[in-house]
Amino acid sequence: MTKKRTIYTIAKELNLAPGTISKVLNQTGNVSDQTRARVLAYIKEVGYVPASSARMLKSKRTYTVGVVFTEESDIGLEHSFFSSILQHFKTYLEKEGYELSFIVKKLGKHEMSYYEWCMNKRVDGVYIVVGNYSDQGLYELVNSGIPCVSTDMILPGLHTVISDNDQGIKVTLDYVKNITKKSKVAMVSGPLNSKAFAERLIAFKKYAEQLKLITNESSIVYAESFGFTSGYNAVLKLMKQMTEKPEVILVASDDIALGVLKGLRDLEIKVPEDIQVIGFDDIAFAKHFTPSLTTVAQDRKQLGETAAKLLIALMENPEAEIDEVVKLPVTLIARDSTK
Amino acid sequence: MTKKRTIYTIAKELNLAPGTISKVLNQTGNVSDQTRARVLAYIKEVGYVPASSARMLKSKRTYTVGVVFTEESDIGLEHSFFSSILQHFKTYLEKEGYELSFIVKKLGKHEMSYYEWCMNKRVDGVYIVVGNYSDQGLYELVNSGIPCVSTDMILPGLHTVISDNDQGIKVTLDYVKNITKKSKVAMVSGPLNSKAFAERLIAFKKYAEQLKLITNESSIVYAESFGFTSGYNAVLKLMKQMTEKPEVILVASDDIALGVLKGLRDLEIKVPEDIQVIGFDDIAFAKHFTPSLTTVAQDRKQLGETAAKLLIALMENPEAEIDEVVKLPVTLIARDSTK
DNA sequence: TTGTAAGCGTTATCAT
DNA sequence: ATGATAACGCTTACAA
Repeated sequence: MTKKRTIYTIAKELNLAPGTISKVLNQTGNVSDQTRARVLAYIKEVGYVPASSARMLKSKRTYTVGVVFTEESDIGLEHSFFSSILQHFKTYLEKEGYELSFIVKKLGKHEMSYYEWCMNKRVDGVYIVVGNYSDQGLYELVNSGIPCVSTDMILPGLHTVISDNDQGIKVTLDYVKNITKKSKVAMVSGPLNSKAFAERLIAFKKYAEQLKLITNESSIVYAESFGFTSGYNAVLKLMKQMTEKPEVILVASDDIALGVLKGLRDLEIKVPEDIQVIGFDDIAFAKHFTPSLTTVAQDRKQLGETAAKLLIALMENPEAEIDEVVKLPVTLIARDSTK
Repeated sequence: MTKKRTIYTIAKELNLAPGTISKVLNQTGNVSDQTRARVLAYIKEVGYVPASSARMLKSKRTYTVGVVFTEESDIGLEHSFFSSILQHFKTYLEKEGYELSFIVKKLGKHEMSYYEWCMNKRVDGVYIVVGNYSDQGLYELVNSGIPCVSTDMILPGLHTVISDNDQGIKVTLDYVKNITKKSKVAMVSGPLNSKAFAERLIAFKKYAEQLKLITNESSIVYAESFGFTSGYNAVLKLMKQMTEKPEVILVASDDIALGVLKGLRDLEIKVPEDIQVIGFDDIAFAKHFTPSLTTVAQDRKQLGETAAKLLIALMENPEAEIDEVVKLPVTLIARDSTK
């Protein structure tokens, strides 16, 4: 372990003043090209790195953004869709020199709220990947004045980047009507405390009516959660409660849709011959499943990067006038679960 | 935005000295129960939180651990197996009051090595979730004296928690021989720059011979990468190059194995009737696929938590005598891809 | 039991 | 162009 260096020891070793070292480090103030070069070379040689805690203490900017990743039923990082968005967000932000830090409820000995944690860490901004409307702490955070961006929930004062769910469902139902030429549709929705699921359901009702597709009270069923198993259970329930079987089932997310596919298989209903299935998200596995899943692709890279750009804009200029909700277009990808 | 508070302003507002505030915050030194209570109550009321940068600057401990998550082909957080381990690691560490921070190559304006980054952030330790033997920066880091733990690679000086791959393959081949009563085996390995894949391959060769199972030079094939597609391609190649078809195929990981399953399906080879398939890892999807996949389950929770415990031990006492490699037992889970 | 004051390693504002 | 020096907000002896 080499000896510890500070701008002080460096200055001494170079016969300069600490301030001068700082100046070349920050490319600020006036330093002669000669000394600058000398300092830079020396720093590189001895592998000196400034202590960020001191820098933060002094300069107020931490170049750190807090991440809220609410862990519904402990899926957390394993949830492929959100992990993927987070990954893109992270990549972009790091390229810009920022750093991510997961917001935790406990630091050292103390329990604390999101807001307290953010004050403590002096984060420059917050990214809410997945949030929960029943989480009071989120409201406090969003209203605190700390720049916040989300890719999941919509709240007054919160900037959100989200896929255009309405358009996604519209495209899907147009496809059902005009390409597959079917009319009896049903939907497996997800839990409505997710904004995205709620929007998709509303759009479903709206466009099903507009396009004069055939539905009734029994053609909507709710998955209990986000995963495969809840989709499996939901479709069993759906098929039991519908006297007249649907020709097409829309499913609120791919994770759930894959469970639906499995459920139908176990019921010995052939997809797409007997019933067609359409998901939402285009997770990696959608194209690998058998049958491969027709789905509405969300542009996860775009979502993550747009969120990152927006947050950076907000952090660098908190007064910036930016639309609160940015909607990104989606694309229907036809695969084997429809025809 | 409420006014900014420091132990100074708090002290003034309470007619006490800053040092006293600090003492109650750190439950150190002598403070009368009365003042302690008064301070605590006040702090809670106004929502004061100490600035961690100042605390770090002074006290040398940051309660932060750096995470190296090498992103092979950009899968990163989407790779379910490692994400899951990381998730458990994270949960445990946070419960203990530590915080995670992804190690990035660039901070602010400067490019830097892992080691520089760690010095800069003054992390207390490092967790290498996924590493790469060709990554020189890792060696520098491991030899720097900073406590390091990995769940993937084995290096002198690096503490590693890893599944017992040898045992996993042994159990599997015992099962093949004694339960399924087959003898012609083949293996789809992963890229050998992953230590785990290398160990599994060696064990395969060892036990196949020991148990007198039938193999030859053409019965081993290498997937190019970690994913579904590389498994698909690999099995196509395997079936082409083997004149006498195998009865059982061992696959180095589930991600790859699911591609193998799909490949066999496209070749119109029935699983498990014609060929049986066994994976490794037990990822979430293994049981949902059709046919569901027989696999060697790694205890990801155990892996993550053990790594966390080990790292904490190391950070709190860098001189601790701890075994460099901890091997965790694995379990074979029989499903529909074998019988 | 409580208060005082010297750092910790920077940055930024002055002088020089 | 360079050098002193005062913050930044905390911890920790040590003094009162």
